[in-house]
Amino acid sequence: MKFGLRHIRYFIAVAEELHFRRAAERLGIAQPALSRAIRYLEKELGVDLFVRSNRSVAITAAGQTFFDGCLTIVNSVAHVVENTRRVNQGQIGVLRIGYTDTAISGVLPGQLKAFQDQQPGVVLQPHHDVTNTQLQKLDQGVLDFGFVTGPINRSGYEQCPVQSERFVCVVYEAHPLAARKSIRMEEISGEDFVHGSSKDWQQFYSYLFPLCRRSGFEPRIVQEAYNTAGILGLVASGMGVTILTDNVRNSIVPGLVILDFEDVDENLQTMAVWRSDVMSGSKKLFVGFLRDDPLELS
Amino acid sequence: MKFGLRHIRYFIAVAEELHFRRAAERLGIAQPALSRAIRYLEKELGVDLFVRSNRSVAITAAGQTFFDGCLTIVNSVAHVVENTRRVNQGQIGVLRIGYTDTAISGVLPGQLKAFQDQQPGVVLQPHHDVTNTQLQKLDQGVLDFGFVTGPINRSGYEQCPVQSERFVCVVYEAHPLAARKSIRMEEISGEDFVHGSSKDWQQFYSYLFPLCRRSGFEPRIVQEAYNTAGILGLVASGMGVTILTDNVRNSIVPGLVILDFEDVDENLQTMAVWRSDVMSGSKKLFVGFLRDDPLELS
DNA sequence: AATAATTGATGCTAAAAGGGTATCATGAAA
DNA sequence: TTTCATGATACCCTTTTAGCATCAATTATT
Repeated sequence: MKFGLRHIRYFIAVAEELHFRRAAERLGIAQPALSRAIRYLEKELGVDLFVRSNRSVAITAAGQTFFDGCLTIVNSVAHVVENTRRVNQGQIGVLRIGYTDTAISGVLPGQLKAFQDQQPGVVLQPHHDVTNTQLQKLDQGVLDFGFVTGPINRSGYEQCPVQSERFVCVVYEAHPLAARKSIRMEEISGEDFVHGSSKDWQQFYSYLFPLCRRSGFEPRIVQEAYNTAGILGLVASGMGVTILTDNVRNSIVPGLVILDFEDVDENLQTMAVWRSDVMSGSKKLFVGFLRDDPLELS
Repeated sequence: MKFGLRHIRYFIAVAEELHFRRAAERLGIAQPALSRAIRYLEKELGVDLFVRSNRSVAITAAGQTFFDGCLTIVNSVAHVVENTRRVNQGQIGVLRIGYTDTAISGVLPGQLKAFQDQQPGVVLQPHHDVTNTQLQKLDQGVLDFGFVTGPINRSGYEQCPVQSERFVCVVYEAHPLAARKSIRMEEISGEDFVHGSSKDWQQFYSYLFPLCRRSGFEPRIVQEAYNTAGILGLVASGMGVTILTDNVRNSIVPGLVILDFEDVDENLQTMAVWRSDVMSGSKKLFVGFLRDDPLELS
């Protein structure tokens, strides 16, 4: 098969017009060139595609078969080109996105939905993982984006803040502080603390512990849970108090009271992070989206 | 889209090797030519298909999409070429075949089956029609082959004998001649005859009437039916006798007796006929089959 | 650190493919 | 018969494509 798409396009024109001169006109070439191209095609195939009497052109059965195939081929080519361009521009693609407990209970769902609305051709694959696991998967190329806690400091990565939440104290209704609207950090220095497992909540602790130390105490953790819901459950049952972020207000559990801190100005940052080297079209689009979207403060 | 199949083949080689020199080797061209061809392709598409660092080549997401598409395209092309060649050689195709009552009750079914076994890719479309209708449809190009009664005499047509049957006389059991094995034509000159409708059985009559006249009588037709089964039914009910061909022995009806003629040597010829101008591959194959196949005498 | 080796890109030239104009041969229509 | 329209052919020019030598950049080796 030494013919090209050109021959196929020429052949289609002749097959549709059944007239070499008109077909040549349509193609914007001279008639002899077309005649030769078709002859060449027939020679290559070893098949007579047309029966030319001097006054008319008829297509053979084999020619008809070839014609049908040619239509599917040019369609196929156009389709492939179109798709390739769309993938290049990111309108089609897959984004594997990691998220933390904190991220998913905040603005992330809304952001993903907003992006999905803008780019319906991009498939978003969310993966629930803690910050460290997400960073590992980004290294391995298993994730395209991470939504993690705290600014990270790695070469070859870029990041962008997506969420900033105040810390709050969560106590059970019967607790002495439950009547208050807001408290100071030092007031809970003596409390029993419920919190996330030290391994998975490492990044959160790296925020929290310095805050406690600044107020002069080390939190005494008496119970650990594996996720936010678990922590809130333990607090509600009177095991102790906990420090979480503002967005626990989105998931109200009866029996709990949420108190602001008067003396804590630092917020928990959730960052979108991604490798700056590999940049698919969809990834570029998502980065643009993250940067254009104004930071929503909770 | 100004690129050709050549670019696609080149691209596939590079995408599979991820190495320009090796890909060029595989294609049997020099490396610079390949580099330029791919660059051209990328420019035409407006898409980077590969990321070339000086030491390695990686395919982009868009490139991967294009690659997948390219595989389907070259497959499609190969498939279309293959099919076209097969149609050209007649291994694939449609043959519209007309047949008469007489033909279908004789050797035709066996012949069609034999051809079908040789050429399983050819679709045979049988159409039941009397001789005249078949000839009309052949003129219109609606049929490719006719299996008709008697040699025909038309310019632009070819024909080939496929069946030759002796005439027989069919009488009911109670008939005086029923005890005989064979008779002479003149013995039934006074009988009542049952036969096919004069319009549709015209060709048969053109055989039969001269035979009767040669024996000195004109058959007195008292009842007409539209097909062989109808005729036999009327004979069995004692309406009269009829003259048919030998192959009525294939469809035995109780109450009937079949008698050979002692003095009739002429046979009823069934001919395959076709237009000699339009010759598709399948048609050529079928003609070859008809000519090679020895004439089966019943 | 210096050198060798390998990779894809570039510049130049030759060959091949493709196209245009004029013209021919043929069969249908007038 | 003449005229007309059609596809094929001949000849020449343009564009495309390939090959060769070489470059620039990076990696591997010493």
